Amino acid sequence: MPFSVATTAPTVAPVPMPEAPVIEKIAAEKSRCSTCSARAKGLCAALTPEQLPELAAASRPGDLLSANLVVNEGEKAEAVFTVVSGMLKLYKTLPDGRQQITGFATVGDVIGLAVGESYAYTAETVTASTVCRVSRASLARLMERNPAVQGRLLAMTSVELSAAQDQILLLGCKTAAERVSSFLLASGRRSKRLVDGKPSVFLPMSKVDIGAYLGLRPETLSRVLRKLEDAGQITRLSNDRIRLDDLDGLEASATVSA
Amino acid sequence: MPFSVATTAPTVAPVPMPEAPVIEKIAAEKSRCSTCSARAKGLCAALTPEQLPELAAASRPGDLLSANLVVNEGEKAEAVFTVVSGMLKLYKTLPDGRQQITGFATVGDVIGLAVGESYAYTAETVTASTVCRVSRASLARLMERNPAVQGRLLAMTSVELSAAQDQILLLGCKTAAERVSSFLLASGRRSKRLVDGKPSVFLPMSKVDIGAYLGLRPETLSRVLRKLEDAGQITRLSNDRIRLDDLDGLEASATVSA
DNA sequence: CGGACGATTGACCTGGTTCAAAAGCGGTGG
DNA sequence: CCACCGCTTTTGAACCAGGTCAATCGTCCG
Repeated sequence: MPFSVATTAPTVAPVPMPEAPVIEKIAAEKSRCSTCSARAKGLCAALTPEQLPELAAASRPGDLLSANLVVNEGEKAEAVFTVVSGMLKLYKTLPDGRQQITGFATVGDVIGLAVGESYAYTAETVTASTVCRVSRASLARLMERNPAVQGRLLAMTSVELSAAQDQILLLGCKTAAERVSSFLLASGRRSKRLVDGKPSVFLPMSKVDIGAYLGLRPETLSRVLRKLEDAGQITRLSNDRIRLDDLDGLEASATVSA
Repeated sequence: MPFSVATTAPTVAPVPMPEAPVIEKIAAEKSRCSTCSARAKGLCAALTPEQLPELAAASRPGDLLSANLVVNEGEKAEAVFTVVSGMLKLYKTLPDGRQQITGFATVGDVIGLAVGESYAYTAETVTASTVCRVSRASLARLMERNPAVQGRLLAMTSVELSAAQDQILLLGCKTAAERVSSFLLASGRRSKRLVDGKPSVFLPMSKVDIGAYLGLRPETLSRVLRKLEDAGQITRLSNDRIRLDDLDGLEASATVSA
């Protein structure tokens, strides 16, 4: 059982029992989605305010600590999950244990969309996270009742496909330095947090994980980061935050063999 | 203009002009899709027989020799194409000329689905091919009028995404021998043609292309094929056909480091 | 304070690339 | 029909980017 609900979450409110706290709970439950941090993202963005109660009824949020599995490669795909907060890594495992991280998921991303019967990858929390569960059946019902959801799903899948193809390009062609620079720039494009007027990226995952994403050993990653730092292109502010000091320089390292 | 129509293909049949040959042409035009070799595949499979005339009106087939571009990375995405026959390679190019093939497309595959404004990759014929053009606007109209098309598109994109993630695993983790074996097995799973009772695969693309797909130089590919042949796992029947003699052996080479 | 684990650095090794050359193998024209 | 030409494929030998192994250094936590 890779998923557990640690917060308030009555499965189905019993019909009688008209006590004040319960009513409040139900009301809070109904409006939950409207104040969710993923409200404007992912699948939820496809729904109008009026449809939110329906979504709230179909979904169930849950909190997880780090290093917890949300979906497991090969297991029967019974639900999808929207990331509400935190970060997860998605990876595939070879029989002998080698792992390849295919992506990281953050708020708004949907996890566990499966082509066939079972999940194609494992999703594990990198930091403490909140994910919102929607059963496949509910999703199907939601889609059927609201075509915009299907459209949104198609758009999201297409974006993911495009990202996957970029990653194929990275893994198939690029050198270690190019991979790391590309990764930093792509991360920087997403997180807009500035430090001293320069963009910076938050990397809560371990260096091993970043390496497993870029097809590199952590040692190699470490060496490349050192070179980039020595070249004045980045500054390591802490173990999990890097400031990008020279975007043009990084851009150059990202494609031209240097 | 990367696309040209080499066969019979009146753009829009003029309204008057009731002459016998023209009428025949229009009739043939209307039923074109029903006898198409891609009829049961790709997007076309989502349509009922009654809807085929609409599809025929919206689409335009064209023949191409090998080494022709169908869509070009970065160009404005104005249409999608269904492969009717032949084979194409899809690739991305780095500024310095390095190319990574992200996939090969055969009958039924749809090419040119774009996330944003422009194509994300280049599609070039590997063999003489026939592709069927549908403008983005027509596709949108088709989708809107028939929700099944959108569902089909989602399913196809999901399958492609899954394949892309498998390729990421291959490029990120596997050794040269593992990549080649995996590729042969995957190809064998598709083409069911037997030679002497053993499965065989048809590989019309050049060794350079196969290498560019697997993240290997052609020299490396050649060496690995030699080893597989010496190990009795494959036989090279001709330059473009390989017989798979030992599926179990290949399966072993595909994952266990050997 | 001690122990454990992740990150870093150094030294060495190797799988795959690179460079160079030979061998196939269509295609073309005499 | 065969000789020639240009291209892809194959093979050989040397090289190198990144992997591997091992030691050290932080840093967090009990």
